[in-house]
Amino acid sequence: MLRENRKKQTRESIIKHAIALFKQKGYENVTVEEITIACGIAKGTFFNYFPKKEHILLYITDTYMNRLNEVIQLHPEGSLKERVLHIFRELVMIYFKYPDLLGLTLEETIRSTVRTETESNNLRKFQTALAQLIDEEKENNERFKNWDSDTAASILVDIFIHTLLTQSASLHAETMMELFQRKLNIIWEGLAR
Amino acid sequence: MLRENRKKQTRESIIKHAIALFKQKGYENVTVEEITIACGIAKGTFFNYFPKKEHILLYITDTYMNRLNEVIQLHPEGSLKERVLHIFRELVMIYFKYPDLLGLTLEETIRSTVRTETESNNLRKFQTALAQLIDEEKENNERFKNWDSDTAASILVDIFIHTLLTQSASLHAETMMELFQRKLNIIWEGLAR
DNA sequence: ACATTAAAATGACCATAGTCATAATTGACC
DNA sequence: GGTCAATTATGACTATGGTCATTTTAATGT
Repeated sequence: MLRENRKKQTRESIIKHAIALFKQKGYENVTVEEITIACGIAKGTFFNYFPKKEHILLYITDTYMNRLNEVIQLHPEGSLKERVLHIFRELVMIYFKYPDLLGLTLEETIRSTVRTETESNNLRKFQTALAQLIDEEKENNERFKNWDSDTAASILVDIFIHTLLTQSASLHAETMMELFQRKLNIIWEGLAR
Repeated sequence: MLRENRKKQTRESIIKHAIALFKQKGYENVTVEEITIACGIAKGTFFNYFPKKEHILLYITDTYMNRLNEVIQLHPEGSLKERVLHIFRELVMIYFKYPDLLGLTLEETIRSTVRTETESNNLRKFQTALAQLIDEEKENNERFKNWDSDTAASILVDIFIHTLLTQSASLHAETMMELFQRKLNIIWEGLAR
C-alpha cells in the first residue's frame, strides 16, 4: 500500500502548500507551477490530483462540511432556532479562518452545485442535515408539523449561503450573525402574521 | 458624436455575436478571438469594451434587471405574495430565454456581487425593489408592520437566487415555481407557528 | 486645409492553465 | 529476483485570456 500512502501524502502536500501560498499572495497571484515547486513535484502532477486549479478551493469547503455533523452535535440543547443560529455561527467561524479565501471558496462551492446536480454536493449535505434537525423538532413540537422539512431546510440554506455571499466582502462576522438573527426571526414568526 | 455612435455599435455587435456564439457552441468553446472575428474587429478591441470575457455574461443579467421595474408594473393587483410570485415567474421566464447560459450568468452575477460590494449591483437593485413593494404593502396591511422591509426583501432575494442556482441544472421552470410557492408559503405563515 | 490633441483600434507579445505522449515507479505473480 | 501490467510522474507543448506600445482615427482649434 505504499502507492496509496504516497498518493495521500502528495495530495495533502498540494493542498497544504497551495493554501499557504493563497493566504500569502492571494489566489490569483499563485501559479500552479509555483505550488508544484513548493511541493517538489512536476507541474503535470498537480493535474493528476485536481482537474483544475480552482478545485483546491472546493476542497476547503469539503473540509468545512465534513465537520458539519460535529458542529451540529456541539449544540444539542436549546430551541431549534437557537440551534440553527449556533450552527450558522460555527460555520461562519470556520469560514473566517481563511477570510481572504471566503469569497472564492463560496463561489466555487456554488459553481460546483450548479454544474454537478448530484446529491453529493456540499450544499445538499447541509440541507439534509438541517432537514433532519427539523424532523427531530417535529417530534416534540406541534408547531413545526405543517411544513415539509426539506423545503424548510432549503430556505435556511438559501439564507445562509446567500447572506454569506453578499456579506463576504465586508467580512464582519458579528454583523453577519445579526443579519442571520433578524432573518430567522422573520421566517420563524412569519412574514405576514 | 460619430465616435460615441461607433462605440455603441461596436459594443452591441460584440454582445450580439458573443451571445449567438455562446448559444451555438457553449461559452467555454468560444474564444475571444472568435468573437472579434465575427465582429470584424481586432482581438485587442474586445478588451477595450469588456475587461474580461466573463463580463459579457454579466451584461445579460444587467439587461434582465433593467426590465425589473417593467416586470413589477405588470402585476399591480393581488396580494403581496401573489405579486412576488408573479415577479419571480417573469424573471424565471426571462432567464430561461438562454437556458444554457442560465447557470453561467448566475455564477457571474454572484461573483460580481461578491467582488464589488457596491450598492449598484443587480442583486441589490432587486432587493431594493422588493423592499419598496413590501413598504407599500405596509401602508394597507397591519400584518407586515413588524418587520424591517429590507431584511424581509433580502430573504426573498436569498430564496430567489439560491433556488435558481440549485435548480438551474434541471431547467424546469414549473418545478422551480412550485418550489418558490412552497417556500413563500412557509415564510409567509412562519416556520414555527 | 492643416496642426494638435485625445480617444480608440490594433496585433505582436506574454503568462499560465491545462494536455498528453513518454518515462519512471510500483505491485503482483512466477 | 526477473518479467509484466498498471499506475503515477514528468515536462515539453498548446491554446487562449489578457497586456501594452504603437498606430489609426475622430474631434477641436486656427
